[in-house]
Amino acid sequence: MPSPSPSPAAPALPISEHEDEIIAAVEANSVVVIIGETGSGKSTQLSQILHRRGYTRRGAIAVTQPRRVAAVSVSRRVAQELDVPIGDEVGYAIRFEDRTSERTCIKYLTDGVLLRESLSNPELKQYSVIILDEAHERSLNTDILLGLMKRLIKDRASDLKVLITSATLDGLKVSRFFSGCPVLNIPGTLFPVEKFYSTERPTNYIESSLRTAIDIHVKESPGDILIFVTGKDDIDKMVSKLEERIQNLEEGSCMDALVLPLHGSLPPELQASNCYCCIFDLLLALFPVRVFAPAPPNCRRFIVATNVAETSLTVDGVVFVIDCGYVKQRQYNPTSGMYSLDVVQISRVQADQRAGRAGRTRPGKCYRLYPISIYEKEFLEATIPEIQRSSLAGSVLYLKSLNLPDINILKFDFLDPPSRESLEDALRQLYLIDAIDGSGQITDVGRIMADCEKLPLEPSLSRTLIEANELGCLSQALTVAAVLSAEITMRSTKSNDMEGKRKRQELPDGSGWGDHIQLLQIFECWEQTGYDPKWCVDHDLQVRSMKFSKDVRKQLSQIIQKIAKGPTDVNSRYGWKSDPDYRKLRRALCIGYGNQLAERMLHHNGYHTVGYRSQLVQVHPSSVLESDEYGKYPMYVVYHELISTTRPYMRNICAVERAWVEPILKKLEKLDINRLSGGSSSVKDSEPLDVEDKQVISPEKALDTKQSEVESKIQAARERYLARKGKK
DNA sequence: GAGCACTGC
Repeated sequence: MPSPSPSPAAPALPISEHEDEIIAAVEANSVVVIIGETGSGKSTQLSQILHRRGYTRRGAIAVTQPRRVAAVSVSRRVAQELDVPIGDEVGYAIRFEDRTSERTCIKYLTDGVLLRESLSNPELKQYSVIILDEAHERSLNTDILLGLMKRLIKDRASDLKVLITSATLDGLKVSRFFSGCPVLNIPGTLFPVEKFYSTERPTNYIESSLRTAIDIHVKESPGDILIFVTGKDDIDKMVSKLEERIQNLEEGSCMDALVLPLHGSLPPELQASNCYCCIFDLLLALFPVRVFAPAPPNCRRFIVATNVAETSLTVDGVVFVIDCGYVKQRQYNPTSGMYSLDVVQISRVQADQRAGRAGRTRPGKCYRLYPISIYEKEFLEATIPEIQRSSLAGSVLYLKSLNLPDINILKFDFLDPPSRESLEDALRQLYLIDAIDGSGQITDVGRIMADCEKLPLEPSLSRTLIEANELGCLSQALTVAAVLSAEITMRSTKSNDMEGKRKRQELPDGSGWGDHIQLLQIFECWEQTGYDPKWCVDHDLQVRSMKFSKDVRKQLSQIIQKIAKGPTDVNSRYGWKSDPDYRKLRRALCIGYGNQLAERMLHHNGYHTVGYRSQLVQVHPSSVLESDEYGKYPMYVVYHELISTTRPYMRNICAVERAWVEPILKKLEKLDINRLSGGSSSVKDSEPLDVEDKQVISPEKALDTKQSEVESKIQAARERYLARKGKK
């Protein structure tokens, strides 16, 4: 038996003093909002309180978490406090892992898992209480759950309790959303953090952070410094400059220093010491994920981090925080169908969250590299919720597949509704991949897809799998879907890394058909080695993401075998022997990605996207798509995503054929957004979709490319083509 | 010929 826990002393938690108040509110209301700051104990105690008071007699308590590690570590903690083995009365369910049993009455799960559960059981009858924890993070899934809960409490008014708990969520707003439900405030255990503001925005925030950090190091008492920057490049720059400046300090003038980078793509073994994958301090003693040796005594750590350190990872020992006031954020533009990754100002909630990182162990200090006027007047109150920054095709299909009565997607009750453009964009996408018909009704294919939505995939890929099953290339399509989900990446991407470049050149090249085919070939090669991690390293591939894609593939195979009516072949390998040009697979991809189709320009290698508001885009330079003997790319391609960086690019591309594209073009002509959204009653909203809409900007202008440049590019592509042929 | 914040099913 493991030694007993270092006596967590639950009574010391602020929430215990409010037990009667909480129970009274829950007794009298279907929905209660609980605002509890860090360290209030809400995540571990609320479920236990309700359990003690008999709420588990008629069903289990579900507690959602936005992150897997949180679901696991919090449930372990609760099991320990109740002195039961995990998986019995207390359990957790996350993707790939279900540690629950029939006896489980307190169940921690990720919000995504609860959404999946409600597909097979829309009323969620197994639960008497549903607690949405950390709702202030406003993940896409939490927001959908909030809308579903609002519907559910009407149907189950007598036997369901919903608790919405968070650190800083605007309680009044949520209360209004749930027709004036009560809001309880539970204090936290954070220490005060003193805030200092700059008089103006620095022109160079790296330099400014650097100076502040050195200043703290020289003048302040011991305590680690956490520096928030926006990305990996800035982290690397900061780390090397910090080391250099610390070296230059007079010897013996201050304590030793250790500079550590911290961002999401670091391999776990390199992450900063004493980083804990837990959400609050009680857990720290129990589940440390210690990666470095702890800092030696009389040594100050400088942790240069992205916003992983804001919520996902807690660094112990931080007393000083330096906050540049920016964050890198991915956003989706529903009108162009394009993603971009932009550096934007953080919100006040985020700024306070960052500051709070300094006050976990003792009173701290936060240096904000912006004036207080910017904090007060320019920063948004809260971060724009994910639902307003993402493509909603998957979520809309999910809601349609719930078969809820009287559901009108455009009028679904969201806490913060996504824009009309965004919902219409989702409907258009679903129409183009045959999930809904011209009047917005779910189709036969859509019904199968609704089933397939049990597959954790975006709609394009579920549609591809259905088609692949028909065409007899399911096994290959499963691999492609799995590998794309894992976003396998090269380990080093620096262009000056000759070693990495050489390794990558030894990888299969998609036989010229594009990136989906290459990914398939890479996975099949790895499979042939018996999933040898060394093979990944030898070919500059991240072992972690390769293993993840293997897990995903296994999961997808299991699910599809359960839901498919006819026979499925998930394991046939090396389909290229019978289909050397991957025609079946590419055809399935063409149908699945009918909403992400592009047509090449006649005279150069630029493409325009096919569909609503056509965009001018280019093949991403990392693509292995091959041009023909004249240096031209294929006339039609489908792409996995559009990403706007220095230019608008298509990423992950597959060559398709004209004959396969025709039906999609025909569908486009018939598309009428008013019918799709079921809004035929309103004349005012009608804005007929014309094919003319597509011609927005002239190709040459948009691509900003002179004719001569185009010619030289084609010439270069042609030379590469000939060189490749020569090599073969 | 470019570059990738963070989650999750």
